[in-house]
Amino acid sequence: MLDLVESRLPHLSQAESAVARWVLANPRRAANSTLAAVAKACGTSEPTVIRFCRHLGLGGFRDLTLRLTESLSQPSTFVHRDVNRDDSAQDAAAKVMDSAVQNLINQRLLLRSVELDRAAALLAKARQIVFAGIGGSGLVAEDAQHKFFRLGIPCVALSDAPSFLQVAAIADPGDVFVVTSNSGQWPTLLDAAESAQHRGAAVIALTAPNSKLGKLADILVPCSSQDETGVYTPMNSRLAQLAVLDVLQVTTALVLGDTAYNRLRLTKLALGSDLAAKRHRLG
Amino acid sequence: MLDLVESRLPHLSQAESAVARWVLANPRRAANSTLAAVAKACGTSEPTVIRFCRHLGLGGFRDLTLRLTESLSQPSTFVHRDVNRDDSAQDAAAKVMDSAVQNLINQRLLLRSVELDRAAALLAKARQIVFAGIGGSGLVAEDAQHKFFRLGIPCVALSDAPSFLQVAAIADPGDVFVVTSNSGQWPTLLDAAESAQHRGAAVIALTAPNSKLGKLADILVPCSSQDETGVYTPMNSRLAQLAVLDVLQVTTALVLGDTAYNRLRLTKLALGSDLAAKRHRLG
DNA sequence: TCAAGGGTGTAACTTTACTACGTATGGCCG
DNA sequence: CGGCCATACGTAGTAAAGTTACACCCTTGA
Repeated sequence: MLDLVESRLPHLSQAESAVARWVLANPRRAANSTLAAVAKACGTSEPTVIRFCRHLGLGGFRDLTLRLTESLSQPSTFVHRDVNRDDSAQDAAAKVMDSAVQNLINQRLLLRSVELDRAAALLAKARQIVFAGIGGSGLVAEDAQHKFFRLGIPCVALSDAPSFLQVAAIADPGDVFVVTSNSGQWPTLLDAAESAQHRGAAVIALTAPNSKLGKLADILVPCSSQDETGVYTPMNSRLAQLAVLDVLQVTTALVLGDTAYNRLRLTKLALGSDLAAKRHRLG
Repeated sequence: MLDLVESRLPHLSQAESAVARWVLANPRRAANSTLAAVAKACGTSEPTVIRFCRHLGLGGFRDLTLRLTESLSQPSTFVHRDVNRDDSAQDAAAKVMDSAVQNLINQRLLLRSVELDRAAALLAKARQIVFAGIGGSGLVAEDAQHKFFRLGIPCVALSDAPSFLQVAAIADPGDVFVVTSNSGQWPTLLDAAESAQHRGAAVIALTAPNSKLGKLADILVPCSSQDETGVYTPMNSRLAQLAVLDVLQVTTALVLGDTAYNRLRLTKLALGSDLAAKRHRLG
């Protein structure tokens, strides 16, 4: 909405552009003011404000207030815009954060089509869980391991291809491989996943829907990868993948029921008491 | 807002609760209607609708429409709700993702008060950058290192306290320490940060605003930590921290200008061409 | 059965948004 | 250089919206 006002600004006459500038400067006040108050604040007359609204394609002043509160409530809509070389630090920050948020929202939608129940059931009764990811996804795997070991399930994180190949070669039925890959096309990863499957293990893939890895996986968790557009665009896919593993961990914990509940409680307590002790020691 | 209406519903009289129910049933229409229209639709009089608004703590009908559009505009509101033991997998997934999104939105707001320019300037001309974080934050540090080395700045990630102490003890002016800690209270971390400062290095802290670490830091990046409420609640703070480091990296790159731009482009190309080769090899 | 109190609608009132009109100003052609 | 047209702006009036004051229930307790 504010973008709209800004874009129309050059096409407006003197008095109306004064209104536009004031609205851009105090959008919050504009949304809660009356027509008369706005006119006074801008030093113009009420009809001018009305005309300003009409030029924006709105029905009237009432519409303006409504639209303004609408845009103000959603923190600038989170649309993904690339960072430019002449952006200010705050501009760039807003863009980066927005694209991160947008990515998570997309991921949230993608999850609706995933058989989370099946995935959770598999993970809950796994003999061991192997988290594999190379490159940037290695961190995701490690994080997942930190997360799942709290459920009391044996698990390991592999962030290089050779280890993965070896572990896959000795996989047992009952093992679950959670493979994270942005592209889902790396041959070594595919080989390893396939050999794990041949030995009866299940493969859950966090990757692009149409990738080879996604196709051979027992359960595919599609991950948004609208990355890589601009030079300054960070790899947001990690965030989505981390969040997805949070989801898998929680759903698995729910399947496990009391056991997991108690273990999670105990681990939280352990951290808390330790920290309390340290704080005390510090004075 | 709709939640508020629902919560007040039992305390309202007959006619007013009729209004409440109608609003809950057609919130979108209610937001765009006039007082008279609503009264008619509910089969009551206009003052009743006004009284209904007042009972909600609002100034009047005008307020109601504003608040309604406000709540309706944010897509399902992303409010943080704890996962319950009897949630379905999809319910839990939605809750986990929502709280992750909410966390990032909070973080986005927090960043507005941060001197990003100063932080970026410091990082851009750093002799080396040391990323430190223990426990869960260790991953954040490693990720940051992966990110910043692409700018051509020497950097290292430390995920254990002893290493951190040692590096801090030999810090040079011009070194920048980026310390990530949820609590910001761990004594060892504080000691290390302080000794680094004494040797003339700068400390950027990603931590809770009121923590000791936050207070001694040269630049504080407040990180939301509304974590830890429920047993099933995952550690969302990591996501926010990762995003913040994305922001810092991008702002630093902007300060560095052409140098960083070219390096980023080259690293992206390197990955891309490699991947293309693999794809080709795979057929 | 009567009195009291809250709940509700009617009707008057105020404010608010919007429109019709008139005036000024700026530009263009004669 | 002067007159005319067109656009931009404000004044005043109007209709409609929101709000308030008041009177009529209908219920409840004595």
